[in-house]
Amino acid sequence: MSRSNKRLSKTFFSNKTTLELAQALLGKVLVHKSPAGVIKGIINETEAYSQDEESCHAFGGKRSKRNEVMFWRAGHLYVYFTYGMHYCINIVTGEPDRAEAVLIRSVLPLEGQDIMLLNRKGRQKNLADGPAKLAMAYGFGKAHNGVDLLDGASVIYLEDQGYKPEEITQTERIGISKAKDLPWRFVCRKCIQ
DNA sequence: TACGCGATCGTG
DNA sequence: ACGATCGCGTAT
Repeated sequence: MSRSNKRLSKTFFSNKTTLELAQALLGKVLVHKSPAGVIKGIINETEAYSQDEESCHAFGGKRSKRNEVMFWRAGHLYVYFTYGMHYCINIVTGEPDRAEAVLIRSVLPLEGQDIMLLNRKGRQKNLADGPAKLAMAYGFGKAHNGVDLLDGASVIYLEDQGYKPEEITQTERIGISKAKDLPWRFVCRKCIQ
């Protein structure tokens, strides 16, 4: 292949704050080599979360069975279940024992749209433009909680295909009731290669 | 053991 | 604007 599809490794996460990573992840490709086939999408919406603010599942550094993975080394996948029916995914971004993560809210489908379509139960549009839609499209569930994206053998990982976000907008986070004021959401409409 | 509520989505 | 739907955290 003419493009170099670089699998992101530990160095991508080193020396970057969670806020910087939330922006740096825009344009990166989220890959799942699922049983049904390979699924790829370009990340185009993220939100940062930190144990220092109230909206975080691990506010105050409180560990629980649910949020345990948030305290792991950067590069792990934190999958949580919410509203009694939805899964959402985060990429852990903090130092070990510090809960920080980036919620992946949306991707632009790039490969495996046919599988996404099946996973989304035949919905034709808006395949992955929301955190729970994305998780469903990729076939993510509780089984994927704690997966290490930096493990070379992992079926879930990040790739740099050279896509650059065009016009990043920064806004307040969505769907939360606490710490609403923090502008920790990052969106880009397009990514250019 | 009991209760209230969500980092959402799809329909109306 | 609202209902679906249930695991988790917190309180009894």
